[in-house]
Amino acid sequence: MLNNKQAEILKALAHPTRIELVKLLSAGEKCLCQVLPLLKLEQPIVSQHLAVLRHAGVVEAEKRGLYVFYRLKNKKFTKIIGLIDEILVDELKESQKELREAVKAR
Amino acid sequence: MLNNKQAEILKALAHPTRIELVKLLSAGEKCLCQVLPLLKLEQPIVSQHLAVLRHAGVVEAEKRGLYVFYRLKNKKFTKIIGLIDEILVDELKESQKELREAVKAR
DNA sequence: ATATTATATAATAATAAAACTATATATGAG
DNA sequence: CTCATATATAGTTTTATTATTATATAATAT
Repeated sequence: MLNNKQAEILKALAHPTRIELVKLLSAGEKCLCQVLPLLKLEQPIVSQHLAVLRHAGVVEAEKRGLYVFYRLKNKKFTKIIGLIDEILVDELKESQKELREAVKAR
Repeated sequence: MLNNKQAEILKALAHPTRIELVKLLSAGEKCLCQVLPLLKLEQPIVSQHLAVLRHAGVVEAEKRGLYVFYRLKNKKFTKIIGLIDEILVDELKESQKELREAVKAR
């Protein structure tokens, strides 16, 4: 069907923990052991979420010694998450504007 | 939790039909009756998908006479879908490059 | 070889999303 | 008022995600 691959990518991004992982990896590659203490979640859960991102082609993994380092495969993923954040800011501004106008109209 | 609202938006976008709806509405508002023949899906299914987009704040609806017109609430949704398409193009280019290099190395 | 640490995977149970079908509502026409 | 048309919603079944727990693998150190 149309847009199937697009939906796969968006589905991979569409989870609070995985969004946080993309944000963390936007600053550069990190191993699981580095993101683990930041997320305060169980190790298997974070491994699973990284696996979802890996299967969707959002991140790639490289094993170096005991550690597995993850990095974003495309900077555009950072852009997408940034746009989502911006949209929420826009919504906030919009609802503030409406509030102000409601007060003025009183 | 962190990134919950971001995930809600991405989840709303993460479906082939809803991606198509965003693409169609990127050209300007349309009523359900206009997108219906383009999608070749049952009316209740398209109504449901539009409801998902509406609840997530991706689109807004306006009833005019018998018709309900839908429009994107933010142009950034168009940008996001555009970036996803670009990422798929990037992936294609990358795999073509790898193929060429594999042939050359033979 | 054994133990330790980092990470991945498998199995299960709980929860959420999807499609499908039937039905409801609302507007305008006759 | 009754009918036709556009759209929305409810109920149900199917399917997909998620968290949880337990276990496996792989690299290094002793």
